[in-house]
Amino acid sequence: MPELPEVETMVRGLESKINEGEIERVEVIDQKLLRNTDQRKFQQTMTGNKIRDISRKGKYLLLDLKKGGVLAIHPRMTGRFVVNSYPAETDYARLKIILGDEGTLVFDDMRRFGTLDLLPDEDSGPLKKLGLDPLSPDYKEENLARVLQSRSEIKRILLDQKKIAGIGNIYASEILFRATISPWKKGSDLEKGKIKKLFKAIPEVLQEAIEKEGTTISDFRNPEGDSGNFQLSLRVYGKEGEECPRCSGEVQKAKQGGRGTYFCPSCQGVKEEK
DNA sequence: AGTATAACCTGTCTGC
DNA sequence: TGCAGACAGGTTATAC
Repeated sequence: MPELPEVETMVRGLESKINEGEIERVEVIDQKLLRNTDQRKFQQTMTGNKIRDISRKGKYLLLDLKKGGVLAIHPRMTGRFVVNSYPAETDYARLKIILGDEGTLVFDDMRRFGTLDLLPDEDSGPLKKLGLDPLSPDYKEENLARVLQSRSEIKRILLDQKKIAGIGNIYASEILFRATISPWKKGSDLEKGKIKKLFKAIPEVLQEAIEKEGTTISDFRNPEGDSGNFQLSLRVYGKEGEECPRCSGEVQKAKQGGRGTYFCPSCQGVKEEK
């Protein structure tokens, strides 16, 4: 579920609710969550520690621990954080971090795809494989142009976290619509002008979605339990059969890499029936 | 090298 | 109403 804007919304929500309180204890409800981490070591590291900082890298949410170490949590499809929840709000709790006075931080994840890694720092483990962050100072047109040098279809490149970190299936379609590029165009076939449009469209779409506090199709909630609002601004994702907001053509849906891709054939220059 | 498919899970929706 | 099958915001392994 969560892509970059949703994870960023989660980070901001947690920042406003979590101070630097001491972790009393942690409850691991779903053992599978710790598949990459030793249970004992996890308990020892967490107990008595403090959350110094909350941040994001790609789609990972990072809890920086005061006594060293970083918890890197990837929410995958249905992972989310809830603070001081009522039991009904966390039917699928996999981990509870009990912070005493500040309450309890719950990681809730219906489909149980989410992952947790206890890492020495923010440049190790799965984090070091992440590509360009579209909202970081490293995001420059020349860097984007470099990762686009591939025979892969552009939508696949946008979804490849090793190339660009944070874009998922909703925003990939929205970005390509905004940049008027066919999802099936090969990266290395993109003209200079299209690269420029794409370079602009990526952070614009993501930033607007952050301002609307993410997209809620069905599951996504911020740590207070609220839905996002960007679903009201989607222009092609989930709009199959509707009129294109730009050219009055018809939005279509097709499969690409086993996933739904939404596009306007006439303004994005998609020729064949996909 | 690039693409397709299945797998990991649980829930929801659609069509017969 | 029931039930099988498809599908869902993500990622990874394996097979052409």
